[in-house]
Amino acid sequence: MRVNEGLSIGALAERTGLAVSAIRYYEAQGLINPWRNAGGQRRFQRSDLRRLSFVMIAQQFGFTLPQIRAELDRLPGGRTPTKADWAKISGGFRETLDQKIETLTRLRDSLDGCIGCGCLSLPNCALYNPTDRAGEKGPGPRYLMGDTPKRD
Amino acid sequence: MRVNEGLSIGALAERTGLAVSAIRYYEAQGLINPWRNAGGQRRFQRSDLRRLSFVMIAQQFGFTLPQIRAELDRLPGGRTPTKADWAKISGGFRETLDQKIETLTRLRDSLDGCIGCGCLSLPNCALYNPTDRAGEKGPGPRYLMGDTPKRD
DNA sequence: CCTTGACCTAAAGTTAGGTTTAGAAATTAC
DNA sequence: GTAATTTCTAAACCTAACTTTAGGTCAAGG
Repeated sequence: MRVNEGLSIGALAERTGLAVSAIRYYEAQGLINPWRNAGGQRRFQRSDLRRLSFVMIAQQFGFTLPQIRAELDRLPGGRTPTKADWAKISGGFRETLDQKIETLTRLRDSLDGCIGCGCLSLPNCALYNPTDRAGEKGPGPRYLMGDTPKRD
Repeated sequence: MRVNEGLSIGALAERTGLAVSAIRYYEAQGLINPWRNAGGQRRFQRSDLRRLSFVMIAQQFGFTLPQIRAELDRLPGGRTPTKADWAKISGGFRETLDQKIETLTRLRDSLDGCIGCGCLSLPNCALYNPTDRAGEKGPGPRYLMGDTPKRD
């Protein structure tokens, strides 16, 4: 294989640890855009290794593929992304991660205060309406841990 | 509806905010065990409200239904669970949550140090092999962010 | 040249966690 | 007593993120 012919899908799979089928799936989802060689086989740039690695990391952070695609679409189109380009788009992760951590921490502390102590009494419990799930399904808040606000 | 006849599935749905179909699904998964009235309709204990609330909270923490079922199976069989019973099984959550928070925090800090600074150089990056995903898919570690440990 | 392995496409299958649908029976409301 | 709800079961459908399968093509080694 000569220089500048690009990487085959198998080489990319071996380097990233992804399955070949996963890489094809990511192409179908618009996460990578390989070109084709004379025989119709996919050929990838070396920077696609980094692109796929970014996908893998972002998935561990709980991002969906469309969300990841949106981030990747912010990379420059005409040239190979630089370190600064990557640093820029990973900055958006930082905020999302901070939020996830904060939410989990709040829930954990609520658990300590509410279930952990055995009080189990809503609505003055912090687990009441803990996330944005409330309102998703019809009117009215969703009461947790088995008590309604008005005594019955 | 007289006392001690139990709650209908609709009443349970209204109280918890869950869909009726979801409650039936949870029964199929063994998370709750209602009895049937003369006409074959499900009837629930009041403590099932708390049981379902526990399910909802646990899901927000990222537990799967089988995992939640395993926790619920630790509740006493013959009697209505007490506050102490709930406090006991929620204690298991505490550890898992602590771990999740720690993992996320570590990943966030790694992101700062590795991508955030633009170094992008593995294998001395903390995002290298960041979770237990490594080893899942065949031999060898999975290298992230596009570099292999040996220079090529 | 021939074989083997890598690659191709399209479509179907998989898992989790449910929802929707259809037709029938039970319950409640008036 | 009748109408309107609610509930019942079984089976099909849904999304996300892939994998598997089937049937064929391309590329590399001897």
